[in-house]
Amino acid sequence: MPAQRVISLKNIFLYFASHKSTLLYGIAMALLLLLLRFLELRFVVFSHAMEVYIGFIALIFTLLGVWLALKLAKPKTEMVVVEKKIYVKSTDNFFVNQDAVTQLGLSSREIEVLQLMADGCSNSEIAEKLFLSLNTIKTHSSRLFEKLDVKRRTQAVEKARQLSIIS
Amino acid sequence: MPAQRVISLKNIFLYFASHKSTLLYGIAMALLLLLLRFLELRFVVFSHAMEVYIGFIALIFTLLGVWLALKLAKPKTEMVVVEKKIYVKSTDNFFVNQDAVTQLGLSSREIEVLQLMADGCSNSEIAEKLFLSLNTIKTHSSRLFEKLDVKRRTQAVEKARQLSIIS
DNA sequence: TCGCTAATCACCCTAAAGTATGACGGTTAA
DNA sequence: TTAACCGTCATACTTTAGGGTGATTAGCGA
Repeated sequence: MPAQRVISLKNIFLYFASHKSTLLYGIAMALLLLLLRFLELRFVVFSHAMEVYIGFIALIFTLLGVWLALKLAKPKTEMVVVEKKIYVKSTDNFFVNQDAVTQLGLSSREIEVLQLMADGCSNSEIAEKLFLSLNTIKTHSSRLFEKLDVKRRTQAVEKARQLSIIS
Repeated sequence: MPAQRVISLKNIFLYFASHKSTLLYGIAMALLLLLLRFLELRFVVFSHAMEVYIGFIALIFTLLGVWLALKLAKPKTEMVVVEKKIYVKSTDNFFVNQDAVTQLGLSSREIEVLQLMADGCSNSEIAEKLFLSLNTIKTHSSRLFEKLDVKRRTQAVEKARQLSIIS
């Protein structure tokens, strides 16, 4: 720090702020001595031991104040919001895309067949489950492929899944 | 507070902790007076004005200590972590279930074939894309069905999707 | 009543999928 | 150095899927 620098209250403050832990006691003592010298003008003469005693009192109570403040200060609560991603199977919150169904002109029977296809059933298994002939299932699946503009059942399942026609 | 309650240091502390802002100055003054009465025994007789003066000093420096501590101490921050649940479709951010892959003993080539199957490719298309023979793809798919314990490619795709082996 | 459509079924044929078996070169772990 | 895979390919065969065509029945609306 330059010698010609003005020792203003602000400078003391700034210096204090950066070295507060080491300068705390020193500054408390300096303030004490200043106060004592000011008070000597209007009170009786103090003995040297008296000054030390009062300085001791001031120091002790300054430390007490610091300790109390640090001990009892309310901690600021800082809310930290952590986003917890929950992976949901698309089957859990599934709604049929009715627009796509009407747009493609899919009948209810065709969608039934499509769903069973997606479950991995063969045509004969679908026929059994729906109590229909194998040929009927073939007809349905053929129409399905036409309407979905695909060539294979695996493509149909893939496309239907993308369009949210099936889960 | 009941009258017969023991005024212990602990009780003072507890009461202080709950009313600290209002009792701070009061307790500082009480401590000061106690200290003064104790010190009267070993120092010269104090005038009444002197006691008031020293009490004033103690009070001022206590307040100074509190002020300094509050002003310069780093504010205590208490991290409160709040979990915010976000529901995400599992298709959006997909990670391969490596456990299932190793448990089933699926090779890397088999998984490639499986992925292309799920995309709706035929065996010959898969063969073209991977620069392999159709027979090789058939072999891979047969092993795949064995390992996945399924009978058809549609079932394989369905099971692989459930096990998060493919997207 | 007529026309349209969904739903059902049948037959024939081809393409694709799937099964069974064997073979060969390469890597890797016991 | 075996044994156990992996990856590749092949042949032969069976099953399933899919295309094409046609037919019947039932319902629905103009």
